[in-house]
Amino acid sequence: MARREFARSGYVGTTNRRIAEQAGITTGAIYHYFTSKRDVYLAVFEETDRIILTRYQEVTSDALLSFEEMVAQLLEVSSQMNSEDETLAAFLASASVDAHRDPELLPTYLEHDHKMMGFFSQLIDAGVEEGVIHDESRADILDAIRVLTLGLTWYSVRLGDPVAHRRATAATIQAMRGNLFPSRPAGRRRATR
Amino acid sequence: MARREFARSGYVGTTNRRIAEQAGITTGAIYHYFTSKRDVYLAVFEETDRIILTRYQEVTSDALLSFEEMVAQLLEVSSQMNSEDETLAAFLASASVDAHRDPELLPTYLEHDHKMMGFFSQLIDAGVEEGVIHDESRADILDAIRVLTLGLTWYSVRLGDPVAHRRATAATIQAMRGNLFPSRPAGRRRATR
Amino acid sequence: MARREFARSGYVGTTNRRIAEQAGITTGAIYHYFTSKRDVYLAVFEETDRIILTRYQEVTSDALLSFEEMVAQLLEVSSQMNSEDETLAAFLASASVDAHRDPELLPTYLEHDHKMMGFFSQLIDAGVEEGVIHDESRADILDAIRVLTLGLTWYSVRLGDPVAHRRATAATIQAMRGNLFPSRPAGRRRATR
Amino acid sequence: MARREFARSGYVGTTNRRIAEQAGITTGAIYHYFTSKRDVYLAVFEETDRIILTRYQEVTSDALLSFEEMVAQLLEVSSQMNSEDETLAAFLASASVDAHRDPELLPTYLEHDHKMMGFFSQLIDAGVEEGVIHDESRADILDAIRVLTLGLTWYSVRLGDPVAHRRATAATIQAMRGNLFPSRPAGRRRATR
DNA sequence: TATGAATGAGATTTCATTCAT
DNA sequence: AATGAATGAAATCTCATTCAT
Repeated sequence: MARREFARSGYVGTTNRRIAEQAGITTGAIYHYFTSKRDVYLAVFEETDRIILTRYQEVTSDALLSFEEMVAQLLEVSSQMNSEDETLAAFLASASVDAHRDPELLPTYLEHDHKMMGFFSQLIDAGVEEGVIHDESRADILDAIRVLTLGLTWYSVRLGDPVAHRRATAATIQAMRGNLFPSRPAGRRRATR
Repeated sequence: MARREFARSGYVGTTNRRIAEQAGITTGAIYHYFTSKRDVYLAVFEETDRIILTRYQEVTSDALLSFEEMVAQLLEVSSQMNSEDETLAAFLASASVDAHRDPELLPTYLEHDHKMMGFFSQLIDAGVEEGVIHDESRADILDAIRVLTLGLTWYSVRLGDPVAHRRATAATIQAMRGNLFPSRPAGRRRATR
Repeated sequence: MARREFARSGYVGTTNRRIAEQAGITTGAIYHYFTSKRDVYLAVFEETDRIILTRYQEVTSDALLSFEEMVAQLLEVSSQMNSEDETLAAFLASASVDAHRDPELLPTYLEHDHKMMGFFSQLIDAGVEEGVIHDESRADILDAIRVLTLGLTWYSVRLGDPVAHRRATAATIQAMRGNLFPSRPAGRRRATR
Repeated sequence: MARREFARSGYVGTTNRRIAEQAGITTGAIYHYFTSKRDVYLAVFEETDRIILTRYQEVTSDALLSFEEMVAQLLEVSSQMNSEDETLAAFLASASVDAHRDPELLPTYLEHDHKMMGFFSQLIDAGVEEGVIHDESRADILDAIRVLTLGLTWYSVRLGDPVAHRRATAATIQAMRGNLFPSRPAGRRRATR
């Protein structure tokens, strides 16, 4: 599949020849289905985006889940998808770089990015409503979530090993819960455990 | 400087012509100083590596710093470098992708990666010695640190704004200290709904 | 119709896809009716040739017309055809170029050219018989007619406007009659300043 | 020279390979001097335009010439250039078609066309001032001149023979003077010869 | 008859690299 | 040391043509 090639070699580094070989056709035949290499790339992107967002939507659209459960479910789903098809996360990470190197790829990427932010916002909304998140720390939390998800994505791509990824995810959750690093009381914080 | 070009356009996307233009010479002259474009890239990489690691070393080699102070200092130094020269982090992030796309670039990148791990290990050693970190959670902490630093790097590169980066860094530290997300002893969850 | 496409974009520049689209079929279907794109082109050419020559024949085969009337009729018929279907002249002009660029198109074009010369010869014959044309100026007249018809064709194609074409035709007739440019016996020029 | 190739095979039909072969270099080297094939074409066009217009300017800028002499000189110069370098007229005729087939070539062609019109206008001005041309027939004369020059150009290109071209030019001049075709008095015209 | 997927040859273009000067 | 003209390999893309269905 073209996704694997794009993830491995990037947009510029993936040649039509490779794409065609993977598909068992000639380079000319590509243009029967797509108008350009860019078109192939964007089609792959949109398919990837769709696959991932569908799974995420199943989590966030479940009104019965608490904040805690939602976070757990999203991370769980991420890990699952990673195990099922390693190219999904690899491609998206790769694409986040390629999109910023080619102006014509950027809009599609930003659209995807925007949708992802939507999930995080819904997540935070749930937390605020539930009372476990202070309203004034929304922006900070959004920042932190972005940092954590970016970090997890890149780390897992580098590791290339679902088991290690799962372990790292667990460790990160522990860190987020203040169970890993020493924590000083930052004002009105009650001691947890 | 070539670093800016490589950071912006990647290894494949940066042409010798651009490198030469930025340096105020001709493409032919490049080959008086380097044996190939790859050689230029690796030279840029090694210089970047040296600049960053020198600054980090100044922090970790100060035996008087506590774990807490060391973490703070490292993050502070990262932010400072980011403000002084935005191309450093941008190039390294870019390089982490390009290195994995071209086998001949990988060894140099892995070497750099290894050195970075050394700093984190030293950091953890200090924490264990100080008693603020449990010895058995070393691996988890190393994972978490990698996730957090990767996340911060990519987030800052995307933001492209030192002020926003600093804010995100602060938010991440808060998260790490357990001050942001709700933390509950694992297992003893109240029933939701 | 394919004629419009060939006239507009030329032989090389017109793709089978466009031909098929214009005809409301697929590219593959073209090969049920023609053996090649060249075959399509030549069929268009021959149809165009037939349409035009039929109209011309109606003029020159009318034995009752005087030289003057024949010239007027031919020009009139040219203008009429131009108004009825602008693609006829446009295609022939276009073809006169394309035929000379592709050796396999040339014979068909030359054949058409030869037929056109036949009409001009008949015209001159009528003029000589009528006594309004000197027998020894036959060659010169043939040259002049060719120049004038070529000029009118190309000018009208460029103008793309039947009304302007008609005006230019009238002006050219005036010029041919010596009513436009100053004419003086050759040799006996007055000294100019 | 590239002009010969473009004249013979047209803009689309002339390949970089042919251009390079003619120049004794490889296709890649073309791009050391030009940014695209189109750029090569336009450079050829502009050079051709310059050569021809320089020669024409020498005629029309000579204030001592009468209308009659100017016309004779322009035709003479045209014939001379045609003998010296047959590719000049051949290319311009070819270009008049190619320019209308490719929107990006058109502006340069129209600019050239506009300059040529300038010469004709100057010519007519001289005739009006001299009293040999009626002021109210300016438009008709411009039309007729355009038709005649277009016709001569295309006829000479088809003939491909400077001697025949010269003969055709002479015949056309005779026709213009009313010496060839039978002319009926069109109103106030005095009998000439 | 007709479709449309597919081919394969060839076109334009890019670019790291070389080398005479 | 440095230039910049030139190469040659490879990439993207086009298109007339074929052929299984």
